[in-house]
Amino acid sequence: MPNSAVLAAQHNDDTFEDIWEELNWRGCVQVSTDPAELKKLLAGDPITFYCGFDPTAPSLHLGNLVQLIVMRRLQLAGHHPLGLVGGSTGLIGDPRPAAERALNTHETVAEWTGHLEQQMSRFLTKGGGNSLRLVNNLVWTVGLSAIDFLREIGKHYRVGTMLKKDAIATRLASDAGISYTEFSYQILQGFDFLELYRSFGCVLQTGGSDQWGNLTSGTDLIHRVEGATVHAFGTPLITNSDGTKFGKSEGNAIWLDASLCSPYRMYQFWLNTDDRDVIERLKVFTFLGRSRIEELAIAVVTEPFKREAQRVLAAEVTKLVHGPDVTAAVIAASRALFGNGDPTKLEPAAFEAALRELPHITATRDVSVAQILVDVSLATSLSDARRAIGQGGVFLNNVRVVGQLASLAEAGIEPGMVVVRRGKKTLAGLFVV
RNA sequence: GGCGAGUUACCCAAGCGGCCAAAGGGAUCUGAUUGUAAAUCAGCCGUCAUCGACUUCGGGGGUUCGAAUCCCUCACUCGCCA
Repeated sequence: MPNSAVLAAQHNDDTFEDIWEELNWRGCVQVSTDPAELKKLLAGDPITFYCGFDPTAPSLHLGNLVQLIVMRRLQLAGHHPLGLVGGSTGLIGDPRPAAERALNTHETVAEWTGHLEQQMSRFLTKGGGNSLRLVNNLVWTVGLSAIDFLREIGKHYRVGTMLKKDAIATRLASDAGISYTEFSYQILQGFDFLELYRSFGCVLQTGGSDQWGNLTSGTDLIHRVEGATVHAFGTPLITNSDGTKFGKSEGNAIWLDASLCSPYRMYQFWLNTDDRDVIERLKVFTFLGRSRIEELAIAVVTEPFKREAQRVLAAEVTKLVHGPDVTAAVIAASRALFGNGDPTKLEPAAFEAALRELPHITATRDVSVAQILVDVSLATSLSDARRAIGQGGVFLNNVRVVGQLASLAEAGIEPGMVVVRRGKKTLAGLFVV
């Protein structure tokens, strides 16, 4: 679902001296090789840069969205983006802090690689002078023998340096240890940068600050092999003020793929952003200009209950990821279904449209309320569902369910449309026949 | 290769023959308050179910009336020494 209209409307804020200043204002730069040089480089003639994504899941998620947006901002500034998918690095896995990754099969990684390529293409423009170009590191590693790899690349790496990288040191200090496979990851990523430098003249790599060791692996390698100075910068890890992890909802990642995370959920996720975080999010995740964001910052202070900043943020990001039409639908659904009024009083067509934005099922009247909660994924098990009902946390058409009812009929539900709610804000649709 | 330590529920972590479905903390979830916010307080927090039953403490095997707890074995991890 290309949303070319959304892409076409994006632009950088020209009140900044240059893109580097804007990126810094937006809080997109945590670490960099050389800020003064990067400023010059990015303000000058177009350069080629790259950012990579490993296929370790079937879809990209909100953490990756930061990178995609940074890429887009650089593209808007006239630079040439290379979108790399880690067809080979995805087979190895970069070291996570806590534990070793389980290896995925070649088939799985290949399938996910395809998904990521498609997703990347939705956030950057193709065609024109600085079109997005997709590259896959499997292309230059698949034919490389272990011996050649060790002779030509490995020789440039000092184990002492490799051990000092945070990602490695953390794992060595943990009780999980680290395999040789994951230990080698940084070399592969360094090799990618070298390869792209040689074939495309790529002189900048961007990524998350947690990738810093891998980013500098490339700049160091190029310096050693080619004698050239190239650059990298890392975006900060996005954190929530309440100490929880950003980008998770009920413990699950927020995926960019609509089949893994519905647009409705995406919208609700952003709508629930903490007051303390919302301005920072607007800066990072939207293309709104500085003056508009400053306006919203004032609104957060003076009229927090209106949640204008959250509404704008949710609408902007949902539009960016899923397009304007879908966004309009989920906003309408949210507006219709929230509040404590009787939803059956709604316009039937509007009510139905709203329910269809939610996870929804069809059921007969003889099914128990607890079973309905499980079927519609509002509860993980019957026990969980009964618990929720027992705690007074389940509502059918905004009427609290009291007691463990054996059937919908017993709950007084007639055939028709029902909004099932768990807690204050988790909704599902139910069509009773 | 040798020696030592370890593997407990989503995560961290106690337990070291029965009182263990398993302390404590965090996360999630629910209620109150509220702005579909935060903070706070309270509750819940293996599964199925009416009391109650069933499965769980790395895998497998054993001892015992009875094991997360003892023994054997396999796998994995960490540390020290070679």
